[in-house]
Amino acid sequence: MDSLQNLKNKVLSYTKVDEKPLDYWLSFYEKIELKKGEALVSAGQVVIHFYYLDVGCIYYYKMQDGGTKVLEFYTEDVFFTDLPSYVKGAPSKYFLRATEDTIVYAIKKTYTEKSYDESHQLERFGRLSMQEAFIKSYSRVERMNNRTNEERYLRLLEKRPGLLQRVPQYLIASYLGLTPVGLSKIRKRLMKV
Amino acid sequence: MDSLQNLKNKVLSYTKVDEKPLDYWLSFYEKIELKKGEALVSAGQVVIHFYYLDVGCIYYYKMQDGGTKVLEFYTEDVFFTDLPSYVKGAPSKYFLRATEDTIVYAIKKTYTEKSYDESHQLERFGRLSMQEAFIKSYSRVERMNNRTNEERYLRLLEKRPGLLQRVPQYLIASYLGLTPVGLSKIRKRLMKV
DNA sequence: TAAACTCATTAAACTAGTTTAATAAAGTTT
DNA sequence: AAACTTTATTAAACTAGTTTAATGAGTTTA
Repeated sequence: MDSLQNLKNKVLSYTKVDEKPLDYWLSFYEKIELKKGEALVSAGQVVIHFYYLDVGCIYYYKMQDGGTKVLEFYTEDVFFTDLPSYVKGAPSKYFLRATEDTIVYAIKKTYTEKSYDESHQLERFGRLSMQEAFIKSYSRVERMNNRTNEERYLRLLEKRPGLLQRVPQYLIASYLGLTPVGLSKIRKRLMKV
Repeated sequence: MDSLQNLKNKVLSYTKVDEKPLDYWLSFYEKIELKKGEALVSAGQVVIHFYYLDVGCIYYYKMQDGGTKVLEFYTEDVFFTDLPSYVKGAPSKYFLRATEDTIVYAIKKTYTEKSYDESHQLERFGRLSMQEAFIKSYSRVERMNNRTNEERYLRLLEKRPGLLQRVPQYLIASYLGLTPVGLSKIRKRLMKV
């Protein structure tokens, strides 16, 4: 059962879940190891797993106008998937790709649904983790409208130290809604101060 | 029990909930009538209700740099609250204000928590509604990074027809992350085509 | 070791927004 | 109806980004 302990602790940080249903649910997880540059999900696939990132880094992006548009970076100790595809069972429009050697644990939707059916506590965990994800996403919407790109870049440096060391700058630029040239200009401006 | 039927139907559109726990939960709702321009929530208050908008329109905004920054417009048949304050029990940083005469139904957090404790089905409704809110918020994040303001304005017109008729244009501008002048320029540009 | 890539920076011309201020139009109040 | 207030447009000067293309610096591959 390997390093599911991290995952187990993560669940328990949201709400109390009894040992039995939690271990039952955890028993369905499978370990996936990705090499740097490898894709976990590609556009066109139907996503039927929910993932937990244990070690490494994965970026969530789409291809648009011939370029990659990054939506998110997932690093240690987070849950993620392509939710639109996972929920609707429709082909994904996105990619999930490792920026470095990465270990994730994956569980099939059917097993999670079964576990939620059988455990009210696990269902609550599901609700609370979604709630947290929604609040984070919404605060990002707010910042995108009301902060300058420079402020958002500085905040990223502060909130996710080390990310710029792990991930190429042009992906950071895309995440911030900028071109590589635009981000480079901002960095230059900040140097001078 | 008035027009709780709309609210009831809304819940049932997410998942099956037995009559008994659902009616129990609905029994705690209180009707609130707001006049145009009236605030439902003001910054500094701790938000202890979850709301359902039955009739009218409410905008969710914050004061920043001396101006109003609009995050969202809530119209008929949606759930809403200031979630950060509601979840943490901390003073709100936001306002919720009616742009026209509005009717909302409100339920106290303690009653929802009690109902969720007693009904796994209601807890599931809570999870699924949060999931939906998250997906919507995330697709907005994506559009903010990858679409022009002109595209986002046109999409708003298409997705929420009538909103521009109900709400002053400078609030729409703020919602789109623009100044009133900027939005006016975009509209002028679109006229010419 | 050299060749080939990948990635970040720079420059130059351009564009879509900003700010400030003035004007016009519409809605409210007296 | 007149006066006042609120909202939308326009203009002019400005700014923070864009695009395209060239250069440089590290990495990886042969």
